[in-house]
Amino acid sequence: MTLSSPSAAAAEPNAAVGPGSEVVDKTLTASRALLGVIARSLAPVMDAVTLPQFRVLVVLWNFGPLRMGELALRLGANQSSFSRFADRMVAGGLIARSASTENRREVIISLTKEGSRIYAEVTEARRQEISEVLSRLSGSEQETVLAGFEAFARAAGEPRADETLILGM
Amino acid sequence: MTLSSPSAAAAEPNAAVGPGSEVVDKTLTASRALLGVIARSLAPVMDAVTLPQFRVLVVLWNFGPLRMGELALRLGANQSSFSRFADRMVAGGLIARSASTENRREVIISLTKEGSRIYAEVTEARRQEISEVLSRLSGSEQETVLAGFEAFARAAGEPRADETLILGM
DNA sequence: TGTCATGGTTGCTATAGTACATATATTGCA
DNA sequence: TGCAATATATGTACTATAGCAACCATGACA
Repeated sequence: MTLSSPSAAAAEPNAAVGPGSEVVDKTLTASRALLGVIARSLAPVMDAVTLPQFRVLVVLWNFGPLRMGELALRLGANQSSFSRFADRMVAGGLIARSASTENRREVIISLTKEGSRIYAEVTEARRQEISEVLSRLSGSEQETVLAGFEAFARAAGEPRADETLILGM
Repeated sequence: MTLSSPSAAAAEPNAAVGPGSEVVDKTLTASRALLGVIARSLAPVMDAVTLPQFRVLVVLWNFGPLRMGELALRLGANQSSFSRFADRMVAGGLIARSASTENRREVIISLTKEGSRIYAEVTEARRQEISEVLSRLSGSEQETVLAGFEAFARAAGEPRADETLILGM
């Protein structure tokens, strides 16, 4: 059974997609492959940073320095839990506490050089690995991948931050 | 810059793919989307099972009942650590210990009904969610996704079990 | 039968993460 | 000034994961 005999697709786009269909299977397979890519990109830094800690690096990279409470909120963590969590990351040289200039009770958390380096290392490894995988494909196949991923990402939308948090990412 | 001007692609398929190219970007975006799907499928069971524990369910589902040592090996865990890890899962009703019929020192671990149910629940949710995402696309777009994911999965290959382990999956 | 190998458990220890309640410092405002 | 609100840190406690070493039970084999 093909997914879209042109006529059927035009009449009812969704009819052919069910939890057991071929596209779903292929998507699941590809998602395993991508999970592998993500995992491999993370592996080299896992001795310096835990998964939940890496997530902090991601958030700080994307939003810049944040107050403790703000950061805890974004990570869905209890403030008091996060304080000690931060202790460990400071001890590990990944983040730094600094006093806010405008309000002396606030504590600003920012990435250290080392924290940034680790984030960049993972991102770079991920890009490297993906480009290596893609280089095994011909130019037209790469076009195919591009179009497919583009369509899927558009339909799926960006995951909410608190969702990927479940995976520690 | 397009990835494959037909002539260039024919001459040197890999030339256009670099860590900064558009396909790589789209792939990363799609991988985030898929991560979201995976995370959401896991969320409902996270009160009954931890991520490392879920991985045990996956292994047992795929390989069937295994000896303690064999299972520990596949999970990259220390045997003694795994023994207590198993204690918790037994207490949680997810797996069962049973004596081997042929060798009285061996202990066989198998999925309980509840363990199987949880695994199935996650898998089903994942398929459901993917099919829901895909249903937002037209039939021809679904074809595009199918082709793209198929090509990518083929180029990437299945991840090694010990790799996805990093993510607790 | 004695010895060694194999499979698993237990004692001990350590770390990460998490939460609740409480303490402390600071700020804003009446 | 004094009190309430805000921002963070600490006391305490619990769970999950993890490793090493020692230990017990069983099996294999000389």
